[in-house]
Amino acid sequence: MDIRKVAARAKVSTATVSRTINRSDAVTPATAAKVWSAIRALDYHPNTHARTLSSGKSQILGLIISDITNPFFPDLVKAFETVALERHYEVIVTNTEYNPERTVLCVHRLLNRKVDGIAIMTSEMEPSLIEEVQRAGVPIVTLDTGKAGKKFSNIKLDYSGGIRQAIQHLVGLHHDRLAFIRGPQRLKSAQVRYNAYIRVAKENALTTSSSLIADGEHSIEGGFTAMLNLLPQKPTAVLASNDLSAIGALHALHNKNLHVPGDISIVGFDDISFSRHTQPNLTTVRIPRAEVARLALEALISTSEAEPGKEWSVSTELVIRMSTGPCARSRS
Amino acid sequence: MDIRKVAARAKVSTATVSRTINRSDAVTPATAAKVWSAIRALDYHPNTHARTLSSGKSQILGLIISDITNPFFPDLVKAFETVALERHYEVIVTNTEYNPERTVLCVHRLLNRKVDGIAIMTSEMEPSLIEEVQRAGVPIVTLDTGKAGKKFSNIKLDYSGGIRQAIQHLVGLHHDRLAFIRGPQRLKSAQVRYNAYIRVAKENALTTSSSLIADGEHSIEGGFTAMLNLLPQKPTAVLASNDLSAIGALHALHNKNLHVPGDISIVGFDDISFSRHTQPNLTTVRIPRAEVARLALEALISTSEAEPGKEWSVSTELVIRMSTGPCARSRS
DNA sequence: CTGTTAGCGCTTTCAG
DNA sequence: CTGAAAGCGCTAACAG
Repeated sequence: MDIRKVAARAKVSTATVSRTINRSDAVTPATAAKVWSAIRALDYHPNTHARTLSSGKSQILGLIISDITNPFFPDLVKAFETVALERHYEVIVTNTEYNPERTVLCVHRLLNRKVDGIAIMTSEMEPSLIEEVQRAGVPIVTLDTGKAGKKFSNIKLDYSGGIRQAIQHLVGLHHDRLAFIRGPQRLKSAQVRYNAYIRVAKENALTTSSSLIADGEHSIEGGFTAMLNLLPQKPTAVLASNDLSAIGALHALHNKNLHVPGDISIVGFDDISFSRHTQPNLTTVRIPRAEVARLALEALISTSEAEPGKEWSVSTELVIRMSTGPCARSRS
Repeated sequence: MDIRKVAARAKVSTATVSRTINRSDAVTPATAAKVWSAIRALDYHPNTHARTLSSGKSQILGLIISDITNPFFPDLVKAFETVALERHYEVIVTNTEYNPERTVLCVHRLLNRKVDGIAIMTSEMEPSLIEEVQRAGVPIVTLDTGKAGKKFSNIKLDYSGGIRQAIQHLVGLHHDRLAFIRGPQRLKSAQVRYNAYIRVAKENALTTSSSLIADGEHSIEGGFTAMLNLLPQKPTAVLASNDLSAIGALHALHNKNLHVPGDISIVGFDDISFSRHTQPNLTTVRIPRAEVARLALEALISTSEAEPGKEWSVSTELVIRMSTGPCARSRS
């Protein structure tokens, strides 16, 4: 079942069938109709590989993430796929597992597959890799990495803004001893958040003493331990670098019979779907992942030879739920 | 940069290059060495589409799941991809969103891409679709759907066994009023669990009065409401059709100031990663998703023209954590 | 063991 | 507006 059979049945050339399928306007409605009915009669489906081989475009997009089991990613992936599907693109998702070597491998595999674009949604990414993709002439979009350039778009997340929203919320509730649970500093996404915390805390004349900073490894267990370590410092509120560590902190406080937000307030970061189901529900800074996905896809398929990549900016949103309240100390 | 350039540089024919790449043993180590060095010198990467076109095999596997944002799936997907990567396969994941029409679309897209196999890890699946894939000659593996046949393997999950483990655990703790939170009965996976509960409860001479059965929609919110509805019936323990609804039940009890497992025991199903982090940690029936993924992949790539698909069986494992304890009533 | 050659199924000039 | 024909890059007989 190939294009020739269709051509034969419709009594036209294969070229005409091809044009019809690709909706070229250089085909008379009448002939197009003949072709379509032949296509339907034979239940013909074009061979995508032959198509790719001869046209050079695969209609496949690559999506590189760190780890699908990290609750940050499923929403992103789902949104990306949904939009891609609408645009008739297939998606190949690959996990780097935060491993640079594996990242290189992922990119090469995608390049071999002649993908029409690569979205790199992990910040652990060597600049040299980006260059390689650019050399291959494949559009690329990244999250917080480098400056947009030829066929290279970048989506900037406003972490500082998010941290600022969180801190101002807390300051508004009269908190004055604010602790921070960091993520792994080998990860850029964690560094950026930490730096933002330092900067904004200082802006607000809050102490950023190192005793108020603990490492939470961006995990529930890590957040749990970090909170325990922070407790002797008597913070009135804790800001966590991501929701998982905030959830760990919540557990630690629960175990110590401390009440949230009565005794201490907690703010997370990311707004993973679970954060609306913690006890109490977590106040957190939302990263609009569906929007990021949509922008990434848009950036990829709108990148043409002519215009260079763009720099997009996405802002966060503070979601106030039940884990924050007035400062206990100031009330007393 | 194509195979011809490599052939030219290595002073051999393109056929030899092809053979070398495909590790045919019909190539002298000496010539192979020449070829490899040419390949390296030119940084040559074979065009996968040309390869697919001429060989008929794409080295791509399709993985169909219901919804990547359902915490059941990420582990499964990750394991599948990891194993696929080892075997040099690419994976295209598609979400059906529990929608039969969309499922048909997913399958067609995969078929168009000439995938070398399709793993359908959602039970919402019309038998006619399976037949279609079989007609296309593409290996297929499903989860709890139909009987294995030509190029068609099936992985059976022992839900009854899992439910039995849970119920016997509870009976061993002297529970005698066991409630069940069902999943949406339009989903086969939920029906199967419900039926197993009915059967095994009867085996154990437990009442299965409809007042002890509530609908939890397989979600946290649903589990919450279901638990509230169940409360007047004074169950001593509750078995939920999945972990999400068990977590909802946990929240409801917390809200009502009831202690788990002091006042009531809760058992979930699936063992999603979050269930080890609830308060208290959830006792649940684990579905070994990584093993399922591994088997699925194995089934797909071992399916040859010669031997028919196989029927695999995977058993569950009861993970006893902190949400179950001796029956309060029998203690008093 | 290696080379020649005919496709795989489609797109895309180039003519007409 | 439509057709003929030349590839796209690789694999797999078939010879030798």
